[in-house]
Amino acid sequence: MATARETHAADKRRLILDAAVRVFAHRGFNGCRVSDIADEAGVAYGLVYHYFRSKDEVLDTLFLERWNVMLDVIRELDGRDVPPREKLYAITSFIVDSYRHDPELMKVIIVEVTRAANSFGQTHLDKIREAYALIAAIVARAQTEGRFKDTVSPAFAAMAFYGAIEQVLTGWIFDALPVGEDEYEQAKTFVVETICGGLELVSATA
Amino acid sequence: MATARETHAADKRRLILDAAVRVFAHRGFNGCRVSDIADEAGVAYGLVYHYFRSKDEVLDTLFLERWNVMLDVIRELDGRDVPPREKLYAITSFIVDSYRHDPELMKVIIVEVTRAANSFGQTHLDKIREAYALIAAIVARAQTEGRFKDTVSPAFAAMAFYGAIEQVLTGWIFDALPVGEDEYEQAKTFVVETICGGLELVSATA
DNA sequence: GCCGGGATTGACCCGTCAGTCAATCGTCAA
DNA sequence: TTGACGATTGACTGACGGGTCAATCCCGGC
Repeated sequence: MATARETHAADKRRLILDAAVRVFAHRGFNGCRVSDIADEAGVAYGLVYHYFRSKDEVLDTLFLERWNVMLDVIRELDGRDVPPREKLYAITSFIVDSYRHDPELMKVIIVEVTRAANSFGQTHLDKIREAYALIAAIVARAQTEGRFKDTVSPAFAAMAFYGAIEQVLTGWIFDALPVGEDEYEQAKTFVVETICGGLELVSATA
Repeated sequence: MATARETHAADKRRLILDAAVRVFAHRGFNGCRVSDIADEAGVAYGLVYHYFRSKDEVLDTLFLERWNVMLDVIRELDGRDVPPREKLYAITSFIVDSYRHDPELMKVIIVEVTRAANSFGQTHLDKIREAYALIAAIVARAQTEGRFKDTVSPAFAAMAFYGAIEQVLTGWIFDALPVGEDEYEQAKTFVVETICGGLELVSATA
């Protein structure tokens, strides 16, 4: 049973994480100070270090929290008996909805983590690769079942698929694409249509 | 007429730029010191500031040098009277060959500029958007000519296309995809096949 | 009421670096 | 040969910011 104290502590931790999202999104991981996060959270500087070992660990936590949810979603989808195109649509939908729900968090994950992967070591990289592998597995299965062309390696297909989604988000983040409810839904069908139209057997669409 | 002195000066400037590529690629823009660049170039610390106003300007220069070449290539292609698919293939080919020729430079451009909204993306957003716009124009023309489906907005198509390429490069950069001459050529045809297979009218491939 | 310990505070320490600058070197033109 | 000027050097400075820590607060149990 969580005491009021424990609940309160968890709240403070969350408060800091949420503040960090806003600060990282706005000024960038390297462009902000830990004191910015503390100020944004309305909390003393030192408290950040009570809950996290370092500034890096704050970013780590944000990334892992969200990425693990996505991995779970993809894994769950993988098990289902639905057409591959639907699986890819569901993944796209999840990512786009994640953006719709919390654009700042997605901005941080897309913009800061890739660069962090460079310096932070392999932890993130393995997690990211795991997502690619899961998508590749979906493609590979689709090929075995004769639903997708087998002339492209699943690994490449996974990159193209994920890259298309991520670039659309990047477009929204950097104002290179119009933003809005309609655009979000349109983007989902469009990405899947583009990628699958190229991956599926021609006879399937003809 | 360039004197020996002027040539020498130009060489030193290049020396610093090339060294910066290696250092940025290896430790990241934020993770390295200006002295690292000077050391790598075998040059005194202060000389970097003789040729560049700031650390930022070194990265700016590297990015603009390469990006402008790419914009020129795309513009030149746009004018030619060849099928859209060939145009997209040529763009893909240019980018992949850029990576083949200087993977470290491409890593720096992708990791430190293209994906860095807050720091450098902001400065170069217009340049980056210009590339998207040029690609979108190619798609739009293809739609007008009845070669591509007109059910997807050219802007989205441009993002998906560029995103697929960039993600493949990212895969090479972070060892998520196998690297090699065969893979490079394979990647070109694959990206175009994937994207155009989805963008072209079904009747064109059926 | 009173104690133990986790939560919270924020001033401070200290390493790190971007950028400066005064001095020296090397080249060229007259 | 010489003087001017750009190229080159690297020690130095000043700001900045991550992380520490001793003090304080507050809750929950006894």
